[in-house]
Formats: sequence, C-alpha cells, structure tokens
Amino acid sequence: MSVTLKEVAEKAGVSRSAVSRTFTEGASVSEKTRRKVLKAAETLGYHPNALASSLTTGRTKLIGLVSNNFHNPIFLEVFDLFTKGLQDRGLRPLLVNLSNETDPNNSVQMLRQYSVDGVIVASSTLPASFAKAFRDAGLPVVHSFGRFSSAPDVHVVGIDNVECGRMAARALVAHGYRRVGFLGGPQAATSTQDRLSGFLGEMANHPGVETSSSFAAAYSFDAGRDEMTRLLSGQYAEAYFCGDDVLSIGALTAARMAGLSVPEDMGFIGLNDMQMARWEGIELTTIHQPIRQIIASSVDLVTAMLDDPARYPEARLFPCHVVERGTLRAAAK
Amino acid sequence: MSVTLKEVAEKAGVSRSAVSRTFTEGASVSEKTRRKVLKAAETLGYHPNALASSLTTGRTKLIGLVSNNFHNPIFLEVFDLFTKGLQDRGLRPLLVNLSNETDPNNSVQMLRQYSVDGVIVASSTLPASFAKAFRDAGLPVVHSFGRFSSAPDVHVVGIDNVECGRMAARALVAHGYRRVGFLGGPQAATSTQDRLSGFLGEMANHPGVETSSSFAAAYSFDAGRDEMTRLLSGQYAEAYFCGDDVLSIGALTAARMAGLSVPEDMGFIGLNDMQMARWEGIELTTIHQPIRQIIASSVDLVTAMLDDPARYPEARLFPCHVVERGTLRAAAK
DNA sequence: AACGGCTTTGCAACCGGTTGCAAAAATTGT
DNA sequence: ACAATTTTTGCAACCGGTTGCAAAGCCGTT
Repeated sequence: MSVTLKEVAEKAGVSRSAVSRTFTEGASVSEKTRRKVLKAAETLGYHPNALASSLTTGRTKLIGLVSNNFHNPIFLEVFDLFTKGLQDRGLRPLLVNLSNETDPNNSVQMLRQYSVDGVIVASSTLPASFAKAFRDAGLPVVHSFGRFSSAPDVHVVGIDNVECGRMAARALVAHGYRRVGFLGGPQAATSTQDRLSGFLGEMANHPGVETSSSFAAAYSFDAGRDEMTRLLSGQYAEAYFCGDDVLSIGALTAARMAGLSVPEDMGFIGLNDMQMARWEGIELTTIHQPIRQIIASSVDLVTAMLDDPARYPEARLFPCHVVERGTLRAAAK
Repeated sequence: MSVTLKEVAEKAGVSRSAVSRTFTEGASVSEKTRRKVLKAAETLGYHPNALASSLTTGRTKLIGLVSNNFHNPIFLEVFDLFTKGLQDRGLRPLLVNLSNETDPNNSVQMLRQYSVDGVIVASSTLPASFAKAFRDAGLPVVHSFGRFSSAPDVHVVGIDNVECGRMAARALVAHGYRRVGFLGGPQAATSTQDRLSGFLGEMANHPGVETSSSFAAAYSFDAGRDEMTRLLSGQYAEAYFCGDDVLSIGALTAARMAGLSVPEDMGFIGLNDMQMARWEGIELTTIHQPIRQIIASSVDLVTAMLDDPARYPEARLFPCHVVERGTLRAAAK
C-alpha cells in the first residue's frame, strides 16, 4: 500500500540507514546523499511511518486528551484550544470521552496500549484519583481545571476555586445584597466544594448577611433552571453565586420565567465567562476564568514532561477576576 | 518501562508466539498454555502494545476525526456522540482541528503517518474536496454533515439541505408571512447554497410572497446578530429562515434589542434543533436535524469500510422535520 | 605519499509484536 | 497398539523503522 523506507533506499541506491537519517533531525548525512534520498522519496511519495519509528524511539507524539465534560459549551472552546495548542507543537490529541465511565482503569490501559507520550485530563469534575491513576501507570499527566492542592501528586493547572468563592461573596456583599445564596454545581465535584468553602469563609466576615446554599445536579442549563425553580417555591435569596455560567443562565431564566426581573429582583454571578455570557439578552456578571492561559500552560507543562517525565509535580494557578455586566444591581453606596 | 511479550513468554515458559496467540482472537492455543500465559501476564501486568501489532496487522483502530467547527455549540454534542460511538466499537478518535487550515494536505499526510484506519470528516462547511483528498490518499473516509450529491466521490452522511430550504419556505408561507427572508450562514458553504436554492425554489411557487436573502459571516451568535442589525437598518422581512440555531438566536436577539417582539413583529425558524433551542426564553422554532442518526450511521459506515475499503461510495440522507416552538406566530387560518 | 582526525556510510541488531510453516503433541478410529 | 488426523507449538522471517559501531571516505598537513 504505502511506500516504505526500503523502497526509497533501493531507488536512491543507498542503505536504509541513510534514508532514515535524512528524515531524522540532526543525523549525520552528506548533502549529496540527502539530495538523492529526497528526490527518490519525492518521486515515490514516501512519508515515514510515525508508528513504526515510535517503536524504537519510544515517542509517539500522541497525547491522551481525557475529559468527561461533553455537555458544557465552554468545553468546545477548551477542545479547540487544546487541539490547536497540541497541533502547534506537533503533538496529536487522542480524545477519550469518559462521560459514562466511573473507573479510570480502562482508559489507562487503552492509553498505555497506544503508548501515548502524555495525558491531559481536562475536567473540573473528575476526582484527583483519576489523574493519579494515569501517573501511577507511568504516564506523564497534567490535570487541567483540576483541584488545587498544596501537595499535588500530579501537575495541576487551574484556578483557586476557594478564592473564587470568596471573590463571589465579596462581590455580592459589595453590591449590597443582604440575603445571598450559593447555587453550586454537582455537590460531589471538588470545584463545587472548594467554591462553597471559600464562599462561606468570606461570608463569615459578614455576619449581617444571611447565607444559604444548594446544589444543582450538573453544570447545565436544565439543572440550573430546575434548582432555581425549586428554590423559588420556598424562601429564596436576593442574589446567587452559581456554579458556572451555563448553570447561571438556567437559574436566571427560571427566575425571569417566574416573573422576577434581573437584576432588580434577583442578582446572579456566574463563573467562567464563556462566550455566551456576553450575549445581548444575557449579559451575565461572572468571574472570568482564564482558560486560554490555563490551556497554554497545560500544553507547556505536558511538553516539558516529555523531556523529563519525572518532573516534580507542581500546581499552577491563574488568577480570576469579576467581570461586571448586567446581572447584579448597581453597587450600594 | 513496560512489560513485553518476551518477558511474559519467559515467565510462562512458552514461546513468544504462544503469548501472542493467547491475546489474539481466534488463534489456536490450548486451554493449558492459555492459562499459564494469562497468569504470567497478570502477575507482570502485561498489556499488548497496540502500535507494535499494528505494524504487522495493518490495523491501528485509530480513526481521524477531522473538523473545522469548534465554535458552534452543536459540535460539542457531535464530538460527544462520535467519541462514544467510536469507543463503543473499540476505535480511537484522533482529533484534528482544521480551523485555520485551508489545505487538506498536511492533515492527509499526518493521518497517513499515523496509519489511521479511516477518517471521518465532520463538517458542513468544508468543501467536498477535503474529503476527497483523504480518499485519494487511500484512506477510507466518511463525510458527515457533508453535501449530498447524486454522484458522491466519497461516502456522505447528512441531510438534504435543499429540501430543508423548501421545508422552511413552506413553514413560513403556512404561517401566513408575506415577506420572508433567508438569512444564511457563510455564503461559501455548500450547506448555505443548497438551503438557499431550496428556499428560493419553493418560494417560486408562492409568487405573492416577497422574498429576500442575505448571509451572515459565520454560523455564530455574533454573525447572526450583526447581520440582523444590518438588515434592521433598511427594509426587512416579517420572518427569517436562518442558517442555523445559534445564528437564529443571534438574529432574534438583535431583533428584540431593536424593540421588536418575537414572534409578533418578526418570526424566526432555525435549523439543527440544538439543546439551546429548547431553553425557556428562547424556544426557537427550528428544523430538527437528526444528528444522533447521522453520527451513528457515519460510525457504522466507517467501520464497514474497515472491512471493505473500496466499498462503493454512497450518500445517506436523513429526513428533517420542523419543530414548532415559539418563534413563528400562530398559523394563518 | 603517508598520516591523523573528522565525517559519512552500511551492517546488523533491535523495537514489540504477528504469522506461515513444519514439527510435535494430542486425539481419533480401528 | 498403531496409523491417520487434527490440534498445538516453536522457529524464524517479517512489519517499518532506528541506532551503535566499525569500516570507509574525505580533508588538510607534513
């Protein structure tokens, strides 16, 4: 089917090594043979088989891109940036959809079978044990959007969710709200837990403000709408910090459907600053998560690990900031 | 680093062939040796190297998943379904982001270097020549969401865009609109051209209805909003058939921002029936595109081609239908 | 012309598997 | 118990490359 090294060697009248060397960066070949080889390769339409060479070099340039988040629109942007970032460095993303897996082992085995050079776990909802399972299998791994830890087992790149919780709390207080709520994502997600603890921690400094909390079933529109609908049937707060933007939009929509106006009757602050948050008709006040930086840094880190697989694990955090749009009322004077 | 066939063979006291055979479906091994081998493999933690075996078998189980659409939220769902569908059949998606490529050659070469077993081109905006380039390189290819042709060079799975244009036209007419517009996606996309031709073709049967057309720069919210804003500054129609849902939402938002109410003052019909179209506050009337079926069928087709790479190309079309929600006024009696 | 040092080249072994083939072992029939 | 048949096994070659090593080729010196 496809042209092999050997055929090129014969055509060019040189040894197979010579051909291999002309296609290997920094190998010793004379200009003369290189030219002969390139010409033969050209006419035959030869291209080296990446997989065959990986057998001896031990490098495939494949990177496992593992995620379980195929429903939140922000992850489309995440995949876009990851694939571009990896491609720009000559790496190839092998996409793994972990949506309905609870056990990392299958994926670990599969990625080892394909000899991936490294793994990027892109998820804020997978537990740290998933990333760790890859590391334990000897694979260089970076957990993007993972939980910050002062003693990380694996490289983590993301944001300080605790600080985001505080930031949201401060924003709500600064806007003069006296009854505030935390409307988190899935309770089991570490991101939810961290944001809640930051939120409550900060609110402890404001004893005059009444604080409540609840959780949506997922980071999704429907989950946000449903949880807000539930909240509206009882006592509810003046403003909510929601688990993420798409959840916020769901909650906000439920509030509007119930006849409340935003931000007059109810305020919202989200997290992520996805494209949609900017849409007219939404204009969500939210905490900006610098996903470009997180992804660029993750790709940097994974490439660095290719050269030094035992690289000492580090946590990289990127600061977030509040983007004021239209879903919190004008700040109290 | 990792355990090899040879080590297992030594541990189990058998030949390498025996080990290879116990891990190959349908090979001849006695129960006794199989057990010995499995035990040795177990204790050593052996797993066969998929890439090494691909060298001799000629199958990698890698499928190139090529797309240029990393901005339209519906594609997140597309990637979700594709990755799951492929994984369920033991195939591995190698994701290729073609966003800023105009030339298929690099991707073709790259996918050949990785010896992918097949390629799925998932895009409604890439020209047929892209898919053809893969086929010409000898790769089995399926173009999902591609343009229907009665004489396809490659397998195409998708919808009949011309018929969708007619369908939209009929819907607008049936709802009693007398001035209707086509607000397409990028003019260069074949999907846009086909929908327009269907739309105009059907409108030719309704000479009493005034028809206009224009194009947005992309299938995106911003493009829809901008184009609608431009339209609003001149003469505009009573109802629009928009290139897709996200474009519709942009256009619809622009209309609302300009003080028009939907559907009273202006009607909209989209295409795709993405999740978001169902959201309260949007409730977009749209043409449902059966993406699950399209993707399932594409995966079927690509697996069928693994066994028969020269399979005669076919076009598979799936019917669409209008889903009435709230963006067209009640039908005229 | 001979010498020493440096570059280029080909040989051959190897990466981790698979597979055709013939020999060995097990099974069947009588 | 023996021959005929079938199943299982190991050898060795191969898939498409890479690479250490020693031999060959090249260069300028003396």
